[in-house]
Amino acid sequence: MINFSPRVRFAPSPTGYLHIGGLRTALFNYLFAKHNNGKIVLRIEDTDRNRFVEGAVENLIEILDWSGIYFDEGPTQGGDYGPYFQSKRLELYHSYTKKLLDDKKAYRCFCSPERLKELRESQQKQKLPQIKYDKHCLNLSEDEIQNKLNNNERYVIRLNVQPGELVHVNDIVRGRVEFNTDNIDDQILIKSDGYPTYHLANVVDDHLMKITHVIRGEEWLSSTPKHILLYDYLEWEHPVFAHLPLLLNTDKSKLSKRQGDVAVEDYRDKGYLKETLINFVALLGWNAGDDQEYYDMEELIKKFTLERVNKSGAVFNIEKLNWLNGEHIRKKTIDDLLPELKKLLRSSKYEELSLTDEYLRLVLTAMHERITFVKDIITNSWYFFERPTQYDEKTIKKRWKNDSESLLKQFLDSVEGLENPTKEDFETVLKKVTENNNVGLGRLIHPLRLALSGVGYGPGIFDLIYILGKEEVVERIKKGLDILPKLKNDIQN
RNA sequence: GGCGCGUUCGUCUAGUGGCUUAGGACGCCGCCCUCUCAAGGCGGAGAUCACGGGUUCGAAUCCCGUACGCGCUACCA
Repeated sequence: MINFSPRVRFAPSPTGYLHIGGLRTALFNYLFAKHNNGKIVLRIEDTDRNRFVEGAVENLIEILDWSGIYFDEGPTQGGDYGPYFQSKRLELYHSYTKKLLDDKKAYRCFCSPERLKELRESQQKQKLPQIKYDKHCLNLSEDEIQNKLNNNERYVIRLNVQPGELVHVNDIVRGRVEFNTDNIDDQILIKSDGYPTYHLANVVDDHLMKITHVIRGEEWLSSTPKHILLYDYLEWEHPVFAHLPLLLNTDKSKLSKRQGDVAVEDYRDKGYLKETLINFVALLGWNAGDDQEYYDMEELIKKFTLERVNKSGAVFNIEKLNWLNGEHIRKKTIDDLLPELKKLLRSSKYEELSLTDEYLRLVLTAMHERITFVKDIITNSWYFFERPTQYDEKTIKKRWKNDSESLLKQFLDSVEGLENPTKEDFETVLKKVTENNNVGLGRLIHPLRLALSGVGYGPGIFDLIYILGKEEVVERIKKGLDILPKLKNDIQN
């Protein structure tokens, strides 16, 4: 535990969805803040007007909220350091740019995109070690600048990086990382549309919002020296940095849209629990040092420290994610799962069915240990919602014997004589039939399951019978008796 | 190309100089449980700790080099 109250931020740009890597970054910020009794702020980095996406911010906030990552300050809850949209903080950036300009730490650049492009290409052709701006506009005289300004020429503002110096970052996860300013370009701070670039905005905001720890993805490590320079030129103390390892595709490249789902909402829509996603993503790049794999948010908060974050990238492995979802589903109660099942049923082909909560609870209880997703109940145990219309061939072949028809008939007769049977009544009757015929239980159970469900797998037979109920069981046996002997015959010929 | 970061079973990882014949998890295989399928339990295969040099009595662990991978290299974030 650090001995002061830290302030961290999650600063996504509203691209339309929350990237799973973004969720991990948000989570690590959240865990760090909560573990240390600090505050976490949500700040929207919407400085790229070309990338404006309608509704993106609302969607971002909604999915973050769904995930269980709650912010102390941000667009919805407000706070003392707002506004929390960078697009609403333009004057702030300009006032600090003015100071930079006055101190000659930044300068106006009137170069056209065309000249920049040519410059880059010629540097490339000359095989220069690094490609960067040639400080051409730094040599403009005051008069020239004034002239261009009066002519309303478009310009950007660049950071005036002093070459030949060493800048270092003390990164919590990577240790000391050094950079030579010879390799650092005169970064554009203000674009010609008057909006700041990420580099300027994030430094100004982090300072003004009193951010103590910048926890972000490794893709930012290379531009951190620019940020350090900015803090130095503005004479501000810099925050502590922690660059998180990247989340990777199976081919080890940065997790991207092209190779599968990357949006948190994709996973949510597929039926992953938020608990699963949080648990899984926490273990990608972090480990408490023990063998624990199952976590809830509370435990994560208790155990999380930045010092135990790994350095190397982690492949996002769906197999393990699936297993974890099963684990979290098994930890849920039936009543936790019920609303989700009802929701899924409403949007399935069984939407017209009027099923009681009591019935669904029984189904849920029977299937609880057998599913990875709640939706598996509908896809794997559809026989709870409709009579079998076809019967699995392999199971018929394996389970339908010469005496199956006779045994099933006897069972049917006995069941029809039962009044308000309990699960035990069914069991007694079934045992009686097998005893009378001097055969093992399985001899009747398997054909019965086939008749009731059409498949060879599923919950215990007595649960199945009990859930379906006497009337339905009778109907299904009759139907099975009608069809199964014929099917068996067809298969054999 | 330049700069930076990384490299332990297929994957996620434990390991911070002797406790390691490198431990766990997912997945895979087998056995047990059992009316089936799961769940659960037990066991197995699977890593010359990227490679090469050092340092040390002793290295996955420290140092150097090489290779490979990845990231950044935009008036994107």
